[in-house]
Amino acid sequence: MSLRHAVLGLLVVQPSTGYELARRFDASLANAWHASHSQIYPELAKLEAAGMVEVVGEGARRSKTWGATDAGRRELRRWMTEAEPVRTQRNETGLRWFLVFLLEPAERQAVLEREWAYISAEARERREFTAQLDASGRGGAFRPVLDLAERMETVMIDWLREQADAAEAERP
Amino acid sequence: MSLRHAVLGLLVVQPSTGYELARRFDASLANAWHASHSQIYPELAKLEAAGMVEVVGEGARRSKTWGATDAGRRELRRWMTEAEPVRTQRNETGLRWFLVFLLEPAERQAVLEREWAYISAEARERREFTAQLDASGRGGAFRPVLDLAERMETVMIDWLREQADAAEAERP
DNA sequence: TAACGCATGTAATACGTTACATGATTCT
DNA sequence: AGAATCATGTAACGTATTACATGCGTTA
Repeated sequence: MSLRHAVLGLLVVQPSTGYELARRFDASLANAWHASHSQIYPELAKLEAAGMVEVVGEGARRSKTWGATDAGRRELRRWMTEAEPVRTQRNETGLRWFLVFLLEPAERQAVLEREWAYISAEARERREFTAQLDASGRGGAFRPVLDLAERMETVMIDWLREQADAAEAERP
Repeated sequence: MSLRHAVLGLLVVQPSTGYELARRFDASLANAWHASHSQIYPELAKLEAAGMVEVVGEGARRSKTWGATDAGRRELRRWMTEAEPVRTQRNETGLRWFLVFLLEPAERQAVLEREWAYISAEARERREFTAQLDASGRGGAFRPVLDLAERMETVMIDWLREQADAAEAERP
């Protein structure tokens, strides 16, 4: 049940409305977790009932800003330090990359080029995001995670380029 | 609906029983997709009804070996070349690594050391698997994917080591 | 004033996990 | 003979997606 801990974690980093959480899932947490608003609002209600989040402000359009309570922080800490990590993943991109070697060279090349373009664009966005964060002085704690993302992207981009070139060379 | 394509893909690589598929999901596909037998058997039944897989052999303990039909291969190819990739991921490990920077240095170090040990062990197993495959001459098409896994593991292991050391240095 | 983006919620359906259930074959 | 592993299936429950529904505030 990681949705709970993802929400709790995002709220510890920064109090947000449910709507903002939905966007933050796709921004900072895009390659770790995803949740849409129809899942977030009920989860916030459950977390409130469990005393782990609370409304810390109300704004325009009857919006509520949520923050984590001490109980919520304790639960998040317990989960990170004591709970057995669940290692099962679901990553359609990884599945495609595994299976792309079943395709003929021409089609394989096309798919690999598309993936290369996608990851390159993602890396570009991430670099902009990092630059913004650094400029605003709020880089802080999450700088290491962005650095990891950069290194992984570099590996993926290089690999996709190599495999696309190899597929091209194989074409009859 | 990627379970369908994961099953189809595994069966194109190698015809298998439902039981074998469950193990192959956790072996070759562990960091891309997971499915347990209670999901696999019904999916095989649906794929058979759709004419995409067929029984290609029966063995001991009333086991059935399934293989992909031409229609199944076509559907897999269509999915890879034409279907819009779904990029949403769910990766609890990634979520933990993102949130670990909320912890105090001592606890953070402990979590990072545990993760380092886990990924190192995973890398060791993958290397053994690769060596076996190479020795049996069946390395072939999937060698590139194993190479990508190796590079990613290297990046993760180095990063975890650096962050664990940094956390240790921060301890009061 | 119309369109767009912010903001919150629920309902129906699909997907995934855990638990239950059974039986065959191999190994000790 | 008993335990372990192979092998297949279903049922109940929990999680996630898609579709439906509504209203506020800003901007063109």
